[in-house]
Amino acid sequence: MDYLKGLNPSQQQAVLQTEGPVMIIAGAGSGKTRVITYRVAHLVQKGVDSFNILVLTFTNKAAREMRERIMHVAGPDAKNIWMGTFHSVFAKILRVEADKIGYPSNFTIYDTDDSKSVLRAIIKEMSLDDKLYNQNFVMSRISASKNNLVSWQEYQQNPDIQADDFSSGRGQLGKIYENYVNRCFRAGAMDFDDLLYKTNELLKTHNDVLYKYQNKFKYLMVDEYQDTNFSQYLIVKKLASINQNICVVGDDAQSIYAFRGANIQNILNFEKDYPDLKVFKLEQNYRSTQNIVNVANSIISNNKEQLKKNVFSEKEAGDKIKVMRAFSDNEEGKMTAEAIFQDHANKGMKWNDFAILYRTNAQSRSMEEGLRKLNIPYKIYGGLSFYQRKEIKDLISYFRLTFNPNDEEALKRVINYPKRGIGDTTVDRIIVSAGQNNISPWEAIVNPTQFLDSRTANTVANFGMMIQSFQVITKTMSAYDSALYIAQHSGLLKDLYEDKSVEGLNRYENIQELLNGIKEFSEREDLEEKGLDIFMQDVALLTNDDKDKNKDADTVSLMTIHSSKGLEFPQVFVVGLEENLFPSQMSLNSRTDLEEERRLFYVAVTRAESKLTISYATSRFKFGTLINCEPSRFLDEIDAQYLELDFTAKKAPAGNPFFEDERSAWATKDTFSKPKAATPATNIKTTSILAKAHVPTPGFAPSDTSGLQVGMEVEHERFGFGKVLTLDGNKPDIKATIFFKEVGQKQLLLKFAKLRIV
DNA sequence: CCTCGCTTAGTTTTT
DNA sequence: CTAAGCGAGG
Repeated sequence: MDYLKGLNPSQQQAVLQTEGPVMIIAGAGSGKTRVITYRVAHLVQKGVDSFNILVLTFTNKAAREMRERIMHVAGPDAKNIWMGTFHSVFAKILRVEADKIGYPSNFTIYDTDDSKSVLRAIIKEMSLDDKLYNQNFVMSRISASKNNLVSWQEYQQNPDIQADDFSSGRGQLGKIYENYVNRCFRAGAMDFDDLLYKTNELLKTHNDVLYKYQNKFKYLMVDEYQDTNFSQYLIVKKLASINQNICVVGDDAQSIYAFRGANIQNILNFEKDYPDLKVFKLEQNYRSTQNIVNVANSIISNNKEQLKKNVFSEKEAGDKIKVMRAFSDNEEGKMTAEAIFQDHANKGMKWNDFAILYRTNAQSRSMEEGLRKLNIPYKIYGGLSFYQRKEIKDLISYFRLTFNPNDEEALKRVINYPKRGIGDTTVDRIIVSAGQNNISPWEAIVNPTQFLDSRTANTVANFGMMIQSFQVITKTMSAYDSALYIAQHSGLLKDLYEDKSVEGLNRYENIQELLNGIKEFSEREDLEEKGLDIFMQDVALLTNDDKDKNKDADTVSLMTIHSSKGLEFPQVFVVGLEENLFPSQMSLNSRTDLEEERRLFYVAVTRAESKLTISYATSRFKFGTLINCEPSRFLDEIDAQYLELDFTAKKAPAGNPFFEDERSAWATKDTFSKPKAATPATNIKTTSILAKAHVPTPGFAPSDTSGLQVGMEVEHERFGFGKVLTLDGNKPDIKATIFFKEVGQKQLLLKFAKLRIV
């Protein structure tokens, strides 16, 4: 019981209360992971069979780290604990019980791209307007329905939903939903939401199965409970209903996944489901300085809906929170990089003491640029997953098709890649005739003569035979040998090898990397079965961080705030605090959405241990055009006593139309800090934004160009200085060819161009 | 059937 | 600006 000594009283109580329903409200940095770890370890040491414990998390990473820590405390017994994400745990169960709900146990898991592709095909087949029935919109609609356990039948029968759809002119949504479900079923595929939806279905329709798992999982723990949706909520509730040994851990202030169906009410109402619930609050923050905790509190206090708690820190007050202003996104990146560079040099900090957090992935670019210029090593987390890259998905689609030939999305992906002369027309014909004859596309492919002319039929049959040969070899060969065989014999490896462009090389390397990963899997000693089919079972649920080679490399971390949840860093930079970016434009319509953004900001701020820097830019590129930005309302919400404004950013040069309307409300706060005087334009280093957009000389005004002559020097608002090479055409359509120093030769119509004769 | 070039939409976050 | 989808010509 030594491990209890390192815990404070409320942490200890939470660990020791192993029986009955328990809710742990864990403020940011309050040692939540420690409590879960010790609680599970405690269960094991008390003699609970580790096979009877289920721990659910939201990321694979969290699960893996927790398992390691638990093994550390509780010993090797802990390896039998069921621990994983909701999706992976229930996918595993669904594979075992698949036949009970009419699925093959080797069902494919469709990722979001696959699902959207199915929807696109359906919308097209139904000849619906793809703007009205935007695939993202339809997808989120279906997803929301599934997450709330609304079947397509209920969807079509529910008068409110129908009224809603019809009034917006989208009366076909129910039908799309129906087609989508049937299509996935036919393909032997489940999407992410199905993994939860079908689990509910299974537990609802098969009492014996429910009973089996209720008895298996005598102790349940759910991490990040505030992020569960209704579907997840119900699974947990059902599983726990006999033994009632359910412990949920969460922080309502950190609920940031409502956009994908998470229901904050699950935690707010937990008490109603379990009247004899024991609640423990962990309020002492061990992570951050008082200033950081206070700022976080002042942010979250603007939210109406929350459980009461009083998060405090007993660490030193610490530095004030620094606020930086930049005049462009690139300048923001540069300032951030410089700040990191200086503290690295002067305070002897390591690169991995720093993290840069942003709202959207797109913001990483300007940060990267800034870091690269100073040769600061960095690593971007998240973003496009390794498994979402085209070449990886291509190869994996071959695997998928091998094990589940009904997988239509995999089929469409690889039937003509590499090119083998089976075009869209043929594919359409196969799918349509298969539908008409009530057989699967795969059956049509194996026996194509009755649907296609003899030449195409032959090509298609060859493709079918190739896949069949894959099916044979995977039965005997190891995962790695099978994978390599398929990569070679499908022609994919050759196709990539022949592409000698930089990207092609990259793609080839990625395939190598995937193959190496499979090789490692083949050589694992803790697994009994390690065929390629086993490897494939949860590949759809893997994310980037599952394959990190040099984890402890000393690099600055860049990631979205969402993916930073659960992490901590000595120094954190939260960038892009601007209206319409953070809070996001999408969130401005409703209070609940805005409150979620605010919780997101709270999460960002509470990642910092000792120093926090917040920044915003007054202009930034969006869709290739420069837009003006206003500082975020969240900045105004912070109690100013904790802030230190550092506006050393060089002000934009006077007369620049892009930067003129710098804003007001925030600018007034300048009074309690002394912003440095605006630096003259000549001191501005050429950043890429300035290289792209010329800064006109102060007082720029277009001249009357009626007397313009070849050879004259002119200035253009955006293109800069140039020399007139030719003048063609007649008034008023005179066209001038001008060579600009910065951007090269351009042709301009004089009646439109704003030129100043120098 | 394939390739190229044009148009268009999109940036909120992820299992 | 970029990626993806779509249509026309080869």
